[in-house]
Amino acid sequence: MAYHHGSLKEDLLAAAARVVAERGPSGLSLRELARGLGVTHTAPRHHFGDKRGVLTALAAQGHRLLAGRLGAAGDDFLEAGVAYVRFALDHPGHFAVMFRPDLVDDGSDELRQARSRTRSALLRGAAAYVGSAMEEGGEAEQSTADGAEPGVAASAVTDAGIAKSTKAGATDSPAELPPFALLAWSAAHGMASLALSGALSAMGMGSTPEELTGSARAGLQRLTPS
Amino acid sequence: MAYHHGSLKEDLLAAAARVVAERGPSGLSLRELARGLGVTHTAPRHHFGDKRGVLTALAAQGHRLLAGRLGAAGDDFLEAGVAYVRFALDHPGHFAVMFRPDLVDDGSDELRQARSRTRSALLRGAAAYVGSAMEEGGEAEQSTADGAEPGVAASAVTDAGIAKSTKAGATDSPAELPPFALLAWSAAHGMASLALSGALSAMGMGSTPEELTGSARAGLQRLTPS
DNA sequence: GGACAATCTTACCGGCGGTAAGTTATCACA
DNA sequence: TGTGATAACTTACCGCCGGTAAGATTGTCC
Repeated sequence: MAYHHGSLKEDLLAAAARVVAERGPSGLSLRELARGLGVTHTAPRHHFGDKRGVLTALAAQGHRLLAGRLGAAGDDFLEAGVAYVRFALDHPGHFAVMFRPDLVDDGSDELRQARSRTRSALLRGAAAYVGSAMEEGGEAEQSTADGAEPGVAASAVTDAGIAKSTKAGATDSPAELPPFALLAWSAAHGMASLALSGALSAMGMGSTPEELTGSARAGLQRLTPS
Repeated sequence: MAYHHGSLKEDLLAAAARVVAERGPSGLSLRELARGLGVTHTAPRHHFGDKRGVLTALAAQGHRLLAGRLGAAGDDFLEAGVAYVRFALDHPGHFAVMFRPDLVDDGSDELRQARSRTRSALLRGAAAYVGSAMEEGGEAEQSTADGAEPGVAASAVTDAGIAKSTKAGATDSPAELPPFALLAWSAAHGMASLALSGALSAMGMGSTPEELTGSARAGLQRLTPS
């Protein structure tokens, strides 16, 4: 048993993902995590600072993974939605923190960059669907490895060049999803959330991956022009 | 300062709703709650058992409120969706626990009954939208007061009589929302969740009540047959 | 006025997140 | 080769939390 663990950071993150998937972000105990890896409870501090830091890293990792999947769906709006739901079911631990700014260090550069990728992928899908999407130039990206699952090209989406039409010349004019696209994102997000939280089961509705992706496909189809 | 507080249970619930709205379910401290009301930290135990009990009561109260609002929307599918989002924005503390079976005592009769009302309201909306919805007979209701906000008739929805078409004669055959209705529910739920968690702002998208209800209306419209 | 139940208190436990200060291994560089 | 800076981890401590056990106070009902 070496004094240096060797891959503590990665192991902590992986263990955290597992625990969060099972018991939620609030069920995560840094001490328990550390115990499980045979180190004392202050060891994680060196790598992540505090609990918030662990969740932040988890969220960032999740965004890189999700962006990769959405990118793989290309311009197929419907498949992107299905991929979103599938991702949530495949990586519930990551998903549980990715859209929870309250649990996370919003100032983290790593997170901001990773989140920007997801954002671009979402906007790209919407832009491909209709011709009328807007886009900003902000938040430069940086391909820092570790993202993208095997078999999924990172495909750093270059999201420049789409019409930008914000009134006042504010520095960070937020791009807007057209309402239907926001609804589609919401639908995928809500379906995944309801399923993962067990709410669907509690309401007496089926929530197997097959049923869900099926419903997502069938429902999103309705948002697609004939 | 009387030995008996008088309305400790109600006050605890109200305070809990406030705290959960601000800091989430995991940010709720029974001790802090008790301190705020001038009682010791074991006083809540008598009324709610434990923290889970408080959240359970909160969820049940929320379901009664939501069912009331959905009922007020009547058979208007679109307005029910908008009402769902509005409810979440109006009662973020309740909403945060209502669809989180992991945080709650699922065996609670009060919760089961209250949740059944929401479920009926959702199914009713879907059934009204198309003629092809299914319904079960389970979970009797009981109008135990405290629900329904001022100005909203409780309207204990009698949800019998719709076609029931489940194969095996299992005792509790779950009714299914048609896929598009599940998607619509998911959309309303997802939009509310994303907005409340701050994810929309974090993604650089607007999330004022007006923008949200507007997007919900515009998006749901697309799910409505011309 | 006396039994009884409801309500609230004091006292205690282990676990958690977090901080401060010290120890040990590794690595860059003379 | 060795030595000094630095990264990685430990020990010791703090206050807060949720939860339990046992006791005190109050209201109710006969």
